[in-house]
Amino acid sequence: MLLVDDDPTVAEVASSYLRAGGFVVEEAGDGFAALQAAERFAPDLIVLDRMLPGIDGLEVFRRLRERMSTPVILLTALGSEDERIAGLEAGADDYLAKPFSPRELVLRVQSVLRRSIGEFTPESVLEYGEFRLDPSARIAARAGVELSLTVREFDLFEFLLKHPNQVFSREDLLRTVWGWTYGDLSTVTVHVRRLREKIERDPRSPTMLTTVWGVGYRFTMDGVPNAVV
Amino acid sequence: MLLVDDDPTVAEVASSYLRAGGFVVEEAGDGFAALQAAERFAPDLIVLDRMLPGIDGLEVFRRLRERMSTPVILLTALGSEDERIAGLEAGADDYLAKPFSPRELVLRVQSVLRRSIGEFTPESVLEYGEFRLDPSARIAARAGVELSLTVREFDLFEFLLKHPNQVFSREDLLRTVWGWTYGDLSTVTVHVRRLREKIERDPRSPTMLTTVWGVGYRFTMDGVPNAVV
DNA sequence: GGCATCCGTTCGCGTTCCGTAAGACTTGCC
DNA sequence: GGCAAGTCTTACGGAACGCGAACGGATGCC
Repeated sequence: MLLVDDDPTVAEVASSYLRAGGFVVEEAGDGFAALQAAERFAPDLIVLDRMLPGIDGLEVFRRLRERMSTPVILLTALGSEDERIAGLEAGADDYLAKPFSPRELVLRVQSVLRRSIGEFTPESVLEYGEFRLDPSARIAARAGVELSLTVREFDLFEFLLKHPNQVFSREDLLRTVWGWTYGDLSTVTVHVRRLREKIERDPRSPTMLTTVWGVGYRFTMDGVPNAVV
Repeated sequence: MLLVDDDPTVAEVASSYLRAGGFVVEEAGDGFAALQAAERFAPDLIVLDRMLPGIDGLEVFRRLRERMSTPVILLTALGSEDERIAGLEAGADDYLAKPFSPRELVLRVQSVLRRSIGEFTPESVLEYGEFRLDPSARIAARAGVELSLTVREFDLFEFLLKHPNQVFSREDLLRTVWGWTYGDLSTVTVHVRRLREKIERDPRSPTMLTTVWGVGYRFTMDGVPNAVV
């Protein structure tokens, strides 16, 4: 994947998120470098800022288009609806308005790639202990009984199920699940509490989604062989 | 493959994509040239713009059909919904609304070719729970009783039946069922409502075509084994 | 031409969910 | 025990969301 943005801060944050999402990321700081890199690396996807020094982003986009059919996600400073439409009309595969949440970017990237590979191939179902979680159906169940989780709760639970027996600080969760680089940490606290209310047998004394004092939270299942202990 | 479009920019972008996809592309700029080229090259597929100088695209299509059974993908102008219907009724193999993403075009071309090479058998009848849906006859029925669905409702229902137990955002549906890259999402909302009115026993509290808050819609049948629960 | 159908859009209303703040409680440390 | 920092609990306002109803326009049919 190729990431083109002239702002080093944006580029750094975005690429670190994308790498955390399992992508190999090349970077370019201007239009010329972008074209060269696209030629040399033949990336499977390009994230392109529309405002670039030197050659304009849209112009870069057109030149790319002449040579390859690589999917392109456009980034733009002001998120007016017209620009979005103009971008899509020009043939971009998706569009993201700055400032964007890094998580949003990762989601879009995944979505575009999924689209270009094969439409709607369902994600595999997560099974852990008595829990079953189907990401494509967005259904979570304990012992065959469906849990009605909200969007945030589901995302949080999904993340924890994918990384059991591991401690995450509130900041970690805010970054990965919420996609925020800053924000009120109590947001996490409250959502953890709400999630406990729905998945724990006795929410007052949680056994699975436990607090690691001074550090954060950890999801462990009793009865399930622990990776560490 | 033969590409017929009077707009040089569109033709250039599209054909470069198709060539990148491994296709051999001939081009024609108007109806006469199209008919001549079709005769001479005997392409295995034709991409045909509906709006052409001289002879109208649909007319070209009819004349083509008189002589050969080559698959045809129609390109229609934005928003002209009934053009699309007319096109499909006339026997086009697929349609694509302008402005389209070139990638989308390549995907459709591949899909149509796969279909036409693979088998001539009409699409198989979908059966799911008490529902029966015949895509080629465009007939949907619940428990043997025919449901009078409109074109949109049928398309939507067909897609949902083909992908049960999976959540789709309004955007997903707008892109796949409507073939739009952008547009008013409430269009989907309203059509889901109308479809519910016809397939749900109690449309006020739907049990099959359910809303997943903050995400989208999911079709699940009671009585049919669910993926998770 | 007149009628009916279908489609996309708009607006108001009720509901759900989220983030935050504030106070009570717990834990670790002295 | 007393203190401070960290965590839990509860409550609330606002925002986002989905729904229903209705409208205007386009099209096809008689």
